[in-house]
Amino acid sequence: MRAEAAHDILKKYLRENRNLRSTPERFAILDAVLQTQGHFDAESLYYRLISDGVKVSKATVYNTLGLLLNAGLVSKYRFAEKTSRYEKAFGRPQHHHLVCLACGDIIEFVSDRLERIQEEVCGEKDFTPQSSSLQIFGTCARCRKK
Amino acid sequence: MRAEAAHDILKKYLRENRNLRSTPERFAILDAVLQTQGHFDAESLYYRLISDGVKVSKATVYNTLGLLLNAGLVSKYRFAEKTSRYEKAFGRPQHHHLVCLACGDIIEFVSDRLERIQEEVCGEKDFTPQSSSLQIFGTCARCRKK
DNA sequence: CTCGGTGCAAATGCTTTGCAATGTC
DNA sequence: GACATTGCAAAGCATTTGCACCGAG
Repeated sequence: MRAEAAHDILKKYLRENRNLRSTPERFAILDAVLQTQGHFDAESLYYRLISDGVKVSKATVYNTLGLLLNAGLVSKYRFAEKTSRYEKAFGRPQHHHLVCLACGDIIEFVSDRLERIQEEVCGEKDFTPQSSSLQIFGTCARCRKK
Repeated sequence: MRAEAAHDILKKYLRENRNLRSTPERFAILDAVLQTQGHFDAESLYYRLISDGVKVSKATVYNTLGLLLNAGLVSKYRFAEKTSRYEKAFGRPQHHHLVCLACGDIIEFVSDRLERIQEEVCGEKDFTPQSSSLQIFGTCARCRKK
């Protein structure tokens, strides 16, 4: 996944939603997101930007994450905690999560059959899906053995 | 679903977790939960209790909802909003949600095959499931036609 | 030059907490 | 009696907002 391609998607999104402007902050935040692995929250992303010498405010981070969400470049989740968690969505397959309630660890999985069931349900209910999130809460192998 | 049966489950839960006491507030809150249909949030449950003449504080409502969650008598969800939503879990089948991002409406659905896929995934990953929540976000038929 | 965007700090709103009084066991 | 639970109000905390300045188009 090249940063340029993601930049183009954001530019296109901004262009198509007239009056949205291309600012250096927005692209700096996008770059920081692209460097992440796994999940992150707004606060830690903010601190990473600051420590990398990028001058942004928390307000702009929250704002821009919302923008990236609409542009389809990040996904947003709420697991058990009060903090919202994000992850880059660009170039990653649709996937779901096993959340360990003991250690907080998150295991990802992909299932074609799950995707198919979702399509069927949406068809039956005449619902147009945009995104989805299956979270299975429980205990991971390591914690169970403790 | 009889209130008594739910009371018994709560009593059993309290008994099995030593030092937890049976208080009138806890049972009053459980009764209020049993009277709900669909989803509710802590605040609205609190106001309903108050207007029914039950003397409780918000703190106790939040506290007790946590207890009922652990006892398996309610489920807790976080959809798109910042407020947590609950629903009674007693005597209801496991089900999932289509969340309309336009009107906030929530459509429930049940799928045996989905349950089976979850079991399979948990087996593969050596994960012990406790609860799960599939949310499909999108647009409902009514909003799409507007 | 026009407005949308930014940074700050203050505001918001859900949820939790501290503490004295209360009631269960 | 001991100590878990309650009620109240205050504290917490993630997120949003108001507003003056800044800068993209």
